[in-house]
Amino acid sequence: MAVTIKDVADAAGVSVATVTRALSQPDKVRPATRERVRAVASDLGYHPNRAARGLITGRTGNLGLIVPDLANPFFPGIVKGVQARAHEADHAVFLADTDENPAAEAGLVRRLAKQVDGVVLCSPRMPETELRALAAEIPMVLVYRRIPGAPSVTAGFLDGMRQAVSHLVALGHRRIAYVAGPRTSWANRERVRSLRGVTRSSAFSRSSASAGIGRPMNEGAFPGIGRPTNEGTSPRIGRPTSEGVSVDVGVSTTGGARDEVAEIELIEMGSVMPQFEGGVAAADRILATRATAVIAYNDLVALGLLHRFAARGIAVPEDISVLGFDDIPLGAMVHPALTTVALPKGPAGRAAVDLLLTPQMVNQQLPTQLIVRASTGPAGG
Amino acid sequence: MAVTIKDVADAAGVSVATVTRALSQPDKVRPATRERVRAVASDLGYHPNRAARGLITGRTGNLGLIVPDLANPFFPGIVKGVQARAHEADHAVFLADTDENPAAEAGLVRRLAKQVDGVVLCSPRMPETELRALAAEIPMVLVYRRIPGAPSVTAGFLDGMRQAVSHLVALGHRRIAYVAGPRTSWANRERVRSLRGVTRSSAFSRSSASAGIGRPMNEGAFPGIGRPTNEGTSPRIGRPTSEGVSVDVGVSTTGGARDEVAEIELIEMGSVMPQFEGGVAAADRILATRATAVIAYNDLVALGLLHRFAARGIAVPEDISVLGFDDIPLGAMVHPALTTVALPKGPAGRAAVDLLLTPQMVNQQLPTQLIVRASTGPAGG
DNA sequence: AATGGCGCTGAAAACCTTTACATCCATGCT
DNA sequence: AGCATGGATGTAAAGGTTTTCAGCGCCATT
Repeated sequence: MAVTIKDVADAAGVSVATVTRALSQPDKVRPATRERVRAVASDLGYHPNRAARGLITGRTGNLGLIVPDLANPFFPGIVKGVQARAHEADHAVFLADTDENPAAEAGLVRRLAKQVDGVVLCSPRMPETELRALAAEIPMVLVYRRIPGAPSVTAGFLDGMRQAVSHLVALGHRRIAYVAGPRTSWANRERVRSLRGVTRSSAFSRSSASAGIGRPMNEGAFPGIGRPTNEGTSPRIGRPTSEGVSVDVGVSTTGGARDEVAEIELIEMGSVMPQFEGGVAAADRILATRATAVIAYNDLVALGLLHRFAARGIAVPEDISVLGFDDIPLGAMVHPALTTVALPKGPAGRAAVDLLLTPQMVNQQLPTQLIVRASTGPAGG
Repeated sequence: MAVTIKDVADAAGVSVATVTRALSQPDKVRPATRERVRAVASDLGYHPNRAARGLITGRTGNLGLIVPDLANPFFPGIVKGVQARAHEADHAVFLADTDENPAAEAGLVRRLAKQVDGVVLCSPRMPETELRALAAEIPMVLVYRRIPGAPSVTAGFLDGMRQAVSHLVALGHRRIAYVAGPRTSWANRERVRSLRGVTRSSAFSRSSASAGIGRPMNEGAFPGIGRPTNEGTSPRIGRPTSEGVSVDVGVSTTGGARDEVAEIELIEMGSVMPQFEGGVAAADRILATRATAVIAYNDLVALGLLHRFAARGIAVPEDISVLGFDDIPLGAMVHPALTTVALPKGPAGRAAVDLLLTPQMVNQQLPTQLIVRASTGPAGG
């Protein structure tokens, strides 16, 4: 059937041990013999049987990759990165899709675990405790999620958010809404945190040449909601506790303004599904807040906003500016093209594989980049 | 380390042979023993080592899946279908992406071949001779490509095209352009063939309540090109032979019209890359043909057309109707939402796996479905 | 000249499972 | 009662590789 190591050994007139050494530990065999063996091997088209090798070495040369939803255009980029790097390292990759079902994740990982040397887990939705247990069981690296006890690769959300807000502020926007993603999403929590950080940080104040600190939101628009409590590091006043229903809530971020040239009013919308439909559903509520700019949890949601705005005859960016996150290919295809904070995808995948191949308990943070296209423009344009 | 079959055997007080039989050939062992063994096995959390099993049985329980470009939103749907069915059958799937490089396909297949029981090859771009050789080497099923000698699953392009043209004709369109995909694409060839078939078939004539046969195209628009040769079954007059440069060419399909109520003038555009950019690039040329409707090779190209039309202030569908192929999710997100011929994706993937698991040399043809959305409207609207 | 050491190679064990074959026992038949 | 039959279980080989250990020849050292 297939050519085995014995065939090569016989043809080369050596033992199987010499063949395996000639191929995998070149320095342990005399150059003349080595070359002869190698010539014969490639001549016969010999490739080691990976199952047999795995049996003895305990390693498979395979990687597992788990994503929440391949249909979400954010993930294919990561998958391609993982694949490219894995192939370079002569590893094949198993792909599994959890269909956005957090309960399926752990099972899938454990199932794959026996056939791979490690798995990269993309944006896992499962609770942290469970995740940590899993990380202790088998080698794995997280992408776009960070927990203690597992290596991970993420991106500079804070910096990305800073670029985004800077951009909007520079265009004159002072009333900015944020459409939140799922509560269970680590990325969403990070974005919210970044957003709050940015609107308080002095770095931002400098970069935008203006202080970015709020005041109680427009009382007329939301009477009775959004009472400011000017204390604590995390001014999460009036944040809706029930999820899904998502009452619109105005949140004023307070802090020591360096100067009062500009004030940003931050409006957090309740969470939506991180998909197109979520954006469509949120669009009208956004309009009701009279925000002049909106930052969406991700591009898909932003696209939903764009769609609904177009349907209602709201001009983007003249009437309202829209900014997304991720930089999925579609963003450049729609009209107007979407301004977005680009998150590394291919590089993230590659980095994850590197971390798997040469294990080290680190969090690798990749850069983000604001991409200005047509969906953002001057306030009150 | 991991629990082996021997551990189970010892714990259950039987031999390893009995354990393996109890688990995989239940009827070959006494019920009492069988249950005892099974209890112990699940107690210890025993799972057979797949490498060892593969070594002896020659089968791996794995499938390979190769797609041209995961970033093309058409493919994730297929991938998900393959995965779902494979998991049901307790198979894991290796995914590989060729990055639209036809030369990489064969190598990838051969590489995967040794680790899988079979591979499903999605829209392969490689030449048929090479493909046939490959099919002889290892079990594989083709998706969206059909050759003699390999099982495949495709879709009813002819029927889909008939629905599409019927729809446009019913809306009053008589001058329809087709933007072709890559010459190497089987799907493109099929679509062209279907298009020609439809505009000639009496079935279509009936379904559209009008005959659909052309005449030489407008001389003014394309002086000197498109000379009609009214012979042969395949009237491919003036088809550009150089690929890529793609001179616009008018092709008139001739044939015996049943009645002269309606005539369709078919305009074939040179091939473009099957991506967004291809559509953008083709848009202006389409306009120059003064076609009232355009059928794009696929949705991505259609989206490119839409994009460029929007930029030029051409209203869709008022000024021109646009119809795509595939039904990718984005199609529903853009404005106006894209009318398209939906091709089965998940079902195609599932069918492919079935064909791999229970080999049979057939071509399975899945149904297509026209999805009318907002990008098509009455001619001369 | 003998010994130690070193570089190179070969023999064989080990990895874990499946399966062909052997063994054993009980049952039923003659 | 003895033997054939057949069902249940055990034994051992096989599958292809890596790795440990031993062996062999040769050079350098004493």
